[in-house]
Amino acid sequence: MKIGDLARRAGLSVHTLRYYERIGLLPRAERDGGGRRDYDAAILTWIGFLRRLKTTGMPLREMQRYAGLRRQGDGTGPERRALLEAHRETVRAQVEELQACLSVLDAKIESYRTADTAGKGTAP
Amino acid sequence: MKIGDLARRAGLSVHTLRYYERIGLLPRAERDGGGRRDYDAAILTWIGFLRRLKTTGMPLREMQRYAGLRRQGDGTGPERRALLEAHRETVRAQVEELQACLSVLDAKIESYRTADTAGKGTAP
DNA sequence: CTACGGGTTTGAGTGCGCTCCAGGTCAAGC
DNA sequence: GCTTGACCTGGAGCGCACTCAAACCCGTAG
Repeated sequence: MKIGDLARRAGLSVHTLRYYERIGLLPRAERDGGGRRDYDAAILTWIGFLRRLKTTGMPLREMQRYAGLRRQGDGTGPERRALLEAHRETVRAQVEELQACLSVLDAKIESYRTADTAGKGTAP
Repeated sequence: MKIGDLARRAGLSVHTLRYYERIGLLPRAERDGGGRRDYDAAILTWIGFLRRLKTTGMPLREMQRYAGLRRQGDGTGPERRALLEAHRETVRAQVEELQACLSVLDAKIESYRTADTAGKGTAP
């Protein structure tokens, strides 16, 4: 698979794919005769996982660390696991905070709703 | 209240407070004789709300829009409400996505756990 | 009186995560 | 043979949200 195809399938730009390779998030792709990257479809799984990490707010630095451990092989399992467990906790906290914010939003919207049906504005 | 006190109470830096005033997120604070900002404690409520918006991923641009509407007074209630309702939907989607990511993380961690108790590494 | 710990402004600098550009190579189609 | 389009590299540039620097002004304590 060429980088353009991968970009389409992964939902990232070719720029981003090359950038991720540069910084070590993606393994250096094999090249064809003309020096062009030629990807195995399996890379999509890894990219999908990276996306989960990014979605959950993990900075690239930490993804680099994880990717580095992964490159170093099986022995690093416990370390990778610890990294993910720590991250899981931050994501849990994040979800809780968002839910609290949602309640506040709901209340605020409700206050606009009642101010709307009644006559006068009340909410800040 | 002076800007330093407010910064401590609001959990923002004085730099950030001045920056927020510059870009219109905070109303221009009243000044004392020496030209220094002198805040009313009520501003904390507004800052708290801004923080909720920021926590939930609203870009400053949109907060500026909301703050602008607020400055324009009661007539803008419906518009502000619409803005918040739209934002609420994005936050809901965000929470759902995070929860999906959490399941993936859980699964991944579990796979490391079993690979840990068993002999050989399995997980990517 | 002077030193100090705040405060003021404008404008520049920072870190992150891309995003794009210049200048080039290569393979396929007309 | 020539054009087109996708790809290559190294490095510059961008948008966001701060963050800090320089040069200055106050008010109070010692």
